[in-house]
Amino acid sequence: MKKDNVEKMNEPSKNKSLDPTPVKVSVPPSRVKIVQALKLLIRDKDFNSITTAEISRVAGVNEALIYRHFNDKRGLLHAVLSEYLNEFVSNLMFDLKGIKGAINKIRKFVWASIHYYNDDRVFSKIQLLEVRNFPGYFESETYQIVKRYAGLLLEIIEEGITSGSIRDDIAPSSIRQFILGSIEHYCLPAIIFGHAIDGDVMADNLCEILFEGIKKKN
Amino acid sequence: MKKDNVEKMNEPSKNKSLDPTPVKVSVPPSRVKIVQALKLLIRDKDFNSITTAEISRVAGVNEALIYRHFNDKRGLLHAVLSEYLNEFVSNLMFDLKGIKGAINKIRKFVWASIHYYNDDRVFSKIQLLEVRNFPGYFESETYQIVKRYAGLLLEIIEEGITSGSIRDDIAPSSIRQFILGSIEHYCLPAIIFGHAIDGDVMADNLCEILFEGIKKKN
DNA sequence: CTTTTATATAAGTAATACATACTTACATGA
DNA sequence: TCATGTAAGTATGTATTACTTATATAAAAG
Repeated sequence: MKKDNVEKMNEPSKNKSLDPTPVKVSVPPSRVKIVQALKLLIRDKDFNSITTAEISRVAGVNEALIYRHFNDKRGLLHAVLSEYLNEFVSNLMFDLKGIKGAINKIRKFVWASIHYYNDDRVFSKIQLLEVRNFPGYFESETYQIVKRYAGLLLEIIEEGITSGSIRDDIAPSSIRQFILGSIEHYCLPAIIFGHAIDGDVMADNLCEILFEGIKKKN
Repeated sequence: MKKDNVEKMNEPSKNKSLDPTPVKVSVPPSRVKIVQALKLLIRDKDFNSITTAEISRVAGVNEALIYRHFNDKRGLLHAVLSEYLNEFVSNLMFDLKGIKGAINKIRKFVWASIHYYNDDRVFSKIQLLEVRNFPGYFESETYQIVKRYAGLLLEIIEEGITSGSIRDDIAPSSIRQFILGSIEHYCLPAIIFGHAIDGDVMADNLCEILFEGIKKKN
């Protein structure tokens, strides 16, 4: 009954005055341990092959806590993805602020997306390989963040059409799907086979094709 | 012990003389029943939520036969996908035969791919959503067929670069990823949300962007 | 007629995701 | 100082899962 009170003191109540948010909800240590355990495990295994017993063992917490904090195994996956997505989309929105012109904005959008996929393979694995097969995902909170991301691109395309820099004979949503698809497929082999890639070159290539097409110019 | 001998007679050994292939390996009726059961179930559920008990129940065969014929549950999925892929790639290779010029071939390639994804949603669901998350897939026989499909496109692109109809300042493999990605992402929303789409329009749009880019021409 | 081989089945098993009942820690307010 | 409410954590249990094994049958082969 007294051997475990050492571990409980490693997270003192220091989040009072220095926090940017005034009322910080204290996140339980077990919760962050579980999240980190999944992030670690998903590096080399697919989500389905990872067991809840394994997650709790690596996290060093009781298995039932997964269900306390995340309701079910899939909820944990979605929570992890949400974290990534929120950071990514927030940064992207900020990065786009100073840029003028739809074409330039799209270039930035492509560049940032490729780099984010490339820099964090755990994020890309979850986003591109592990959530879409589960129908419930598209009713989840997490998917709403993806819609914000896709909506961002759609607005830029519409702006470009209005200002005359983007062709108006193809539906904006089609152009968007086109761009999102090529971004993802550009990164996919590297993610699946664990290659290192040069995000700058990839973004340049992709934008070249996107803005000029693949036909040889005369 | 005698109530089930009725079902056993519904597949007589008629595949002897009329077959195009001289030596046709007789496929056991239970095998095709299992395949059909999975095809039926995967229409509304993700592969993971489908149980082997469910498959065998719908197929009307014993559960152990899944393992006799396909080794494991994933093997069944791969076998089903292989069937589709073989048919698709064979047809595609045939369809490309009469066409001259890399650009025209790519147009056909895009058109055929979109239509195949669109016409059989079971195939597209498996191919785009259910196999890639499993690492073992990329060592499977099934994936080799996909490589033939992707190799086909790569050859066309290289032919186009050699003949001067496709730009030579971007790696062929990059162009290929670009095209494959846009094809898939074009179809993805329809597959996920069950929309009906117009494959002709989609192929036209995609080729337009592909060959001319999204910038407005002056 | 016997042996072999492929097809089928019933009855398991270990492991899985998840549930339940319970305890401990801690904050708040009288 | 005590009572109360709430969140964090745990031990143990359970139905279901993918997969296995031993055995039966029926047709083909010898």
